[in-house]
Amino acid sequence: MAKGKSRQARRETLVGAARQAVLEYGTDAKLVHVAHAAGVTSGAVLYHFPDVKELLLEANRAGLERFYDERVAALATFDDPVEQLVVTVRNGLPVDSHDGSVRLLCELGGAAGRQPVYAALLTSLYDRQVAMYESMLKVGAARGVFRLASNALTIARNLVALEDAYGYRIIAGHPTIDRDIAVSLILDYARTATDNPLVINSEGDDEQ
Amino acid sequence: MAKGKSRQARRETLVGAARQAVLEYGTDAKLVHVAHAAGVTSGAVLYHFPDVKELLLEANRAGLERFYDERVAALATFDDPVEQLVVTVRNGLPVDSHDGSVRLLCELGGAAGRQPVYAALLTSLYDRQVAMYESMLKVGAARGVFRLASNALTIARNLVALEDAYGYRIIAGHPTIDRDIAVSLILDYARTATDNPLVINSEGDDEQ
DNA sequence: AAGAAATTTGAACATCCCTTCAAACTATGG
DNA sequence: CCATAGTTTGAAGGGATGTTCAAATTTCTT
Repeated sequence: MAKGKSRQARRETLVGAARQAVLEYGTDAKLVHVAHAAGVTSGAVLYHFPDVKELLLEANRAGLERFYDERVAALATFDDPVEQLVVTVRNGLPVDSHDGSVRLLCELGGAAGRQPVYAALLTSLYDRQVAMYESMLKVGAARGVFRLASNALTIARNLVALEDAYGYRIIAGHPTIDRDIAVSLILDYARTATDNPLVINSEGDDEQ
Repeated sequence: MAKGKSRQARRETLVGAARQAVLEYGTDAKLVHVAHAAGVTSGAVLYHFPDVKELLLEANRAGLERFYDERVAALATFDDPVEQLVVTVRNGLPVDSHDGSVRLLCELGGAAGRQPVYAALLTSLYDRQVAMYESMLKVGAARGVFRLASNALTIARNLVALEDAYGYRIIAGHPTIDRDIAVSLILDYARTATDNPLVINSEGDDEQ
C-alpha cells in the first residue's frame, strides 16, 4: 500500500508509524514494529532512515512539536484571558489513560534521565509552555482581569508543572483523578494565584 | 565475592543490583547488566530469579518503597507542621539530575503507560504521599498554624503533583530549575494555600 | 573430614533484532 | 514499450540476549 508517494511523504508516513510504535513499545521500539505499523518490511524503513535511532528521535520530536502546536492553535481561538487559561489547562491534560500525545510525553520523560536528547526536547517544551502561560497571565494582569499573587513566571511554572504531573496520574489510570478532576485541581490553584473565579459565563459549559 | 550469604540476603543483593541496572539502562535493563552489577554471571542470577522480569519488578517495587519509607522517616523527626512541610517538600525533590531515587520514579512513570503493574505501583505511591501531606495539613490546621485556602486533599494532591513535576524537570537537567528553585516554587504555592509564611525560625539553617 | 546440598560457573543453544545486499518490483520519462 | 532510477522485498549475516544444564565450587550437616 501507499506506492506512489514522494520521498518526503514517505518519510512522514514512516515517522508517523514510528510514533505509533513508540506509544506501544516504549522509546526503544524495534525496527520491526515500525515497519509493521507502516505496512512495509524492515528494509524499506532502513532505505529511508539508515539509522533507526534517528527515525525514533525524529518521530518523538515531531510528536512533541505537534502537542505544543495544537496547544498554541487552540489558545489562539480565544481572546479572553480567563477563557484562554481554562481551555489551555484542559487541553494540556490527556483525555484518558490512552491519550497518545501525553503518553508520548511520559515515555520521553522516563528516557530523559538516560538520553540527553530527550531531556533537551522536554526541557524546551516545558519552557515554551511556561512562556505560553506567562504571556496569558501578564495580559490578564494588564487588563485588570487577574491580580497575580506571585510573579507571572512562578505561577506559569507551577501551572505547567501541575499539568505535567496530573498528566502522568491520568496516564497511570488513577482511579479517582480523571481529566475533569485534574482540571478542577489545577484551577483551584489558578484561582488563588490570579484572584479570579475563572468562570466562563458566556456559555453553558460547566466544568464539573 | 559475597559467598556465605543466606538465600534471602542473596536475593536482596540481586534486587539491589537490578535497581542499579534499571537506573543505568532503563526499565528493560538486560540480565547481563544485573549480573555485572552484582558481580556474578547470568546463571547465578537466574538461579534465584528464574524470570528476569520478576526480578526487575521486585527491584523497582523495592526502590519505590524505599523512597516512600525514607520520606516518612525524615518527616517523623519533626513535630512542627511548618518544619515538616518545608523539609518534606525538599526531601521529595532530587538532589541533582543524577539522583537515583527520583530517576527511578521517572523511569517507571514512562513505563506506566504500557505496563499496568508500574502504573499501579506509582498510583499507590502517589496516594500515600498525598495522605502524608494531607495529614500534615490537617494537623497544622487543627493547631491553628495553617489556615487552609482549600480542602486539605486538594492542597495535598497539588503539592505532590508539583513535587513530581519538578522532579522530572531536575532529572532532565533544566538549566535554571534546580532543587532550591523548585523548593521555592512549591513553597510559593504552599504559602498561599496554608496562609503561613513557612519560615523556620528556630535555627540558623539557611538553605543554600 | 566426608558426604550432601546449595550455589555458581561457563558453554551451548535458541531467539530476537539490526544491518546488508542482491534480486524483484514500480514509476516515470523518452 | 523500453530504459533508467527509485523503491521494496526477502534472505542471509552477525551481534546481543535469555535460557538451559552439566560440571565445578562452595557451604552446610553430620
